[in-house]
Amino acid sequence: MPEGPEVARTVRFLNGKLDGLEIEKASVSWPKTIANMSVEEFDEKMEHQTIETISRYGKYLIFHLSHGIWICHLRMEGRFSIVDQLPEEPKERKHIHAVFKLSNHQLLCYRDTRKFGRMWFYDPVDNVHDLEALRDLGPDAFSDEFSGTYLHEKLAKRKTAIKTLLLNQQIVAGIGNIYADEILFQAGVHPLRPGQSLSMEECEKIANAAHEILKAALDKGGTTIRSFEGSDGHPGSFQNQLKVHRKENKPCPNCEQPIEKILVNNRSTYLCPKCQK
DNA sequence: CCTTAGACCTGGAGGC
DNA sequence: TGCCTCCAGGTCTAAG
Repeated sequence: MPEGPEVARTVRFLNGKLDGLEIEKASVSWPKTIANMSVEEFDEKMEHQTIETISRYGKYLIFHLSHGIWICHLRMEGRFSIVDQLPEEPKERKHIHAVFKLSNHQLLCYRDTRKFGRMWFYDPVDNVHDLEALRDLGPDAFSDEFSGTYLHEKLAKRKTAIKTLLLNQQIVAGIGNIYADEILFQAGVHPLRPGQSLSMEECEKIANAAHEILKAALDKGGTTIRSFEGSDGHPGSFQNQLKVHRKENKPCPNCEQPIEKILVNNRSTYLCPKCQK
């Protein structure tokens, strides 16, 4: 589901609602959700933790707790909501795989239709980037560290398609399938170009496009194509600004050429064959 | 190292 | 209505 902007929006919302609250009880019902220990151990570790603040790196949510670190990756469909009580209808309840009872008597619910999302608990550390869940990530796509110079150096020996490389979280963290298409369109770079074939100038265009598009998407509350909505229950609206993603056969906003759909590394990829060289 | 296919999951959409 | 196939904001693994 979410890429950097959607996760950033989730963090923004949760921070205002959860900081300072204690988790009185945790109950995870889909064991695979917890990536680095048993659910029993996780539930116990989470109990009586106070949520100090929530941050984000790439597509990961980082809950800074009074006695530990809780990390979540929503993958395709994970989402959080805060409710006064669990829904009555079984259909609504079916996809809630974790419930956290809060000290203000509300419930933090985690739902995840496809059950791909993952969570980690760690005891306190000095630097969260030493943690196994985060340590291999590249610079965050929103950051200045993700620059043309950085990208150019990183792509130097890579023959892999640039689209695939932008989706590689070890190179840059926070870009997913939708924004990769939009970024490459804005930069005028064909998604199949081998990484090592990109000039410094093209790398700069890509980094600049990434910064602009991700920020614009965050300002619009993210992209809602199918399942994503913020924890406040409202959809984002950046889908209305998409220029190529899921626009197969629609005219290119620059040149009217029909947008093409191809597969790159088994992911649907949309591009303008005339504007992207 | 690189690429590719398959796995993990479920449900919505479209074809017949 | 029902059945079937394909598809989905992600990532990991095995195999060639």
